[in-house]
This record gives sequence, C-alpha cells and structure tokens, in this order.
Amino acid sequence: MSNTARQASDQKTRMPGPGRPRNFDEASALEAALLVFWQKGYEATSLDDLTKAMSLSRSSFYAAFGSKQALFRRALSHYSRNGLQTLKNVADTADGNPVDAMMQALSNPRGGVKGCMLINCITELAPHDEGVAEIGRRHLEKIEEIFADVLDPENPDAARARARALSSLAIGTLALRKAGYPADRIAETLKQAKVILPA
Amino acid sequence: MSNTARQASDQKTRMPGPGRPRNFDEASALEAALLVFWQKGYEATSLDDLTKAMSLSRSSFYAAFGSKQALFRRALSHYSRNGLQTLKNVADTADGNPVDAMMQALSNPRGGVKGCMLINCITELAPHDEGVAEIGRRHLEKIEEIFADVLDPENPDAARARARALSSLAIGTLALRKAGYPADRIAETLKQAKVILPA
DNA sequence: ATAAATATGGACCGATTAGTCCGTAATTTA
DNA sequence: TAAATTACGGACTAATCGGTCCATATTTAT
Repeated sequence: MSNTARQASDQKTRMPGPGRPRNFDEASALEAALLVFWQKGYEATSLDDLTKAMSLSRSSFYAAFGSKQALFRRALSHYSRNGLQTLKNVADTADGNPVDAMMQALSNPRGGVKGCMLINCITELAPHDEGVAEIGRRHLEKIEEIFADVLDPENPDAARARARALSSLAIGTLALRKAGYPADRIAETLKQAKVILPA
Repeated sequence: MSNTARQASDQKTRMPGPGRPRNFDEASALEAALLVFWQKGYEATSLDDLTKAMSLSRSSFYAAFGSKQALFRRALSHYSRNGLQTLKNVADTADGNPVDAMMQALSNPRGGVKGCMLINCITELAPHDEGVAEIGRRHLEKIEEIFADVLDPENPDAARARARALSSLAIGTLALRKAGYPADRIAETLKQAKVILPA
C-alpha cells in the first residue's frame, strides 16, 4: 500500500543510491499535523489544512505518510507516547502531592482549550473505529497504572479502582473547560478528589 | 432567513388559507435527526444522512428547518431538555440511593456506546462554537444543580463542588465506555464516588 | 556526462458536500 | 371550479473532499 520505506526488494546488484533528498523533516511535519488534528478533530481536518500546516505538497504528503488516516494513526500514537511520558515526569518530579500534580496536568493539558487529543478522538471515533478505541484503551490504562503506582507503590493493583476514578474525574473536567467554565471552579472540582485518596 | 413560520405579513384582506398539508411530523423528524447527530457527530452527518433518516425531501427539509446548523441547534436543545428531565425523574424516583442512580444514568445513557450527545458535542464543537459551548455550560450546570439538591436539600449551594465532582466523574467514565472498557470496571469506578459523598 | 532514483509542485479526478430552484401535487377559500 | 397557497420530488450548482498522476527538479553512482 504505502511506498514510504526505501524498497529492499529487487535483489539485483544495482544499489541505485538515493535520489533527491527531502527538504522537510518528517518528525516536525508529523507534529504539525498533530496540532491540526488536535484542534479540529479528524473529520473536520482537510488535506489542505494538513498540507498547509506541514508545508508539504500533496505528492510529498502521500509519498511520506500514505493517507490521511495513516498519518492520523501515527500522530495519535505519537501523542499518546508523549503524553504518558509527560505524565510520568509530572508524577516523579512533583515535590508536594504527586496526585494533585497529575490531576492538574490531566485536566489542563498543553493543548489548553483543545483538551486532551486522545479523549477528543475517543469521543469522535472510538465507537466506529476499533483501532482508535484500542489506542484509547491502552492510553487510559497506562494513566491508571501511573496513578496506581503513586497511590500505593507496594500494591498498585489494590489501588486500581481509585486510580481509575481519579483519572475519570480529571477527564470529566475536560468537558467543563471546553464548555467555558472558569478555571477556579475547575480547580475546586479537582480538589474534591482528596476524598478519593484515602482507602 | 427562515420561512418556517406562516407569514403574518401581507395585511391585505385576503386570508388565503393553508396550501398542501405536510405529510410528516416535525417533532418526530426532529428526533430522527437527533439520533443521527448523536451517533455520527455534527461534521460527519451529511444532508443525505439526515433527509434519509427523517424521510424528508431536501426542499421540505430546508423549508421546515432552515439549515443543517439550525436543525442541529434545535436537536441539541431538545436533547438537553429531555435529558435533564429524565435525570430529574431518576433522582426523584430512585428508591435506594438517588446519587447512585444518577451516576448510573449519566454514565450509561440511553445512547449506549453513543455516550451523551451533549458531551460529544462539547468535545467536538464547543472550542470553536460559542453557541454550543453555552448550551453545554447550561446543561452541565443543571446537572450539578440536581446533584446538589439531592446531596444537601437544605443547603444545595454548599454541596455544589461535590456535585460537580460527581458529575465530572460520571462524565469521565463515558470515555471509558466508548473506549470499550468492560461494564464491570466502569461500575466499579463509579462506586468510588461514595467517598465523595460525605462532607 | 549519463543513468537511475527520489522529491516536488500542481493539474486533475470522481465523489460528495451543503444548499438552491423549479415544475408539479395537494389542499383551502371563494 | 378557479385562484391562492403550501409541500414535495429531484435535478442542479459551486465548492470541497481525499486521492492520483505526471512532468520536472534534484540528487548519487557510474
């Protein structure tokens, strides 16, 4: 389907050498695409939106990424990897209460009003796209893991349900933010999580 | 803009009388449209989807509803009204624990895997559609009110933050459901709300 | 220099988008 | 029955959709 990888086929002696080099960076193009998908969603993002944001011609786009859907999958996975890493860092480097820090980070992600891209995509696509649903499931489970490890490092499995509740609470507040709730009400809502903390 | 209402203009003596009667019911057409928007989202729903589901010709559609967007707004408001009424009923008629019943209802709405239409729409549209954001805000605030009245009928204002946390927790679990979490894990997550209950 | 290989820009494609328009059907009032 | 009025079916439009294709540019290996 995709012609992205240099073809290792054609065992003939040739070794032709690479042709014209790209004049774009694949990684930064991917991140540019990520931002567009993040703020507009999958359906509402057009090829023109993407190629403009990535500063790519259509042919380069298709040569490098195969299709809108393939690019999207890559962007989403990239986002997931990145976000989980960030969350782990938050958990590890929080001086005071790591749970509070994680709740903050989840409820007020880099994206600001764009919310969490993975939640956006689960909402938009998961019911009719099992691939997205699976990426989403994995992401959510990882978040639970991180919470559980913080809550009870000795026996994280026992804290799993509480971890999931904390995660869900933070995710729920994303809707408040998108709907335009003032920041202090959201913070106040998050603080209610304290009662979930003790067993 | 819209020609929906019988025009009261033309003060001339005439009083012409109505022409051919409609052979569709506006209310049920609206509900049919609601279902489509609910499960596909706004952008992904086409006019063909709508007219087919509503059993309407395009001309009748535009005569009766004006535009896709206008229809959507009506459907969304209708959904909000309906949903809040249902939630109130759940709160009033729950024999055991009304909070549990509300959490259940919010987390597992009529729509099944379609989730809550309002949350879907907030996620998809609110960041770039202030009209939708406002409908969403009002809806969420009403949910909080219902929770707060159940939590502390004497002084619901004092319970407002807890009410919002419960609401957010339930809303958060919608993402779990869409991502394909098994029902028992979601139920277990909801049960964690008990710790939010006491002051 | 020449051949081989890859990248790029942009024209192009068929399908689909939301929305318009018009001829005709169905109804009420006179 | 005639005039007025509204509804309906469906053809039509201009724009946009995701995706393809090709001629040309740019590179390396010979």
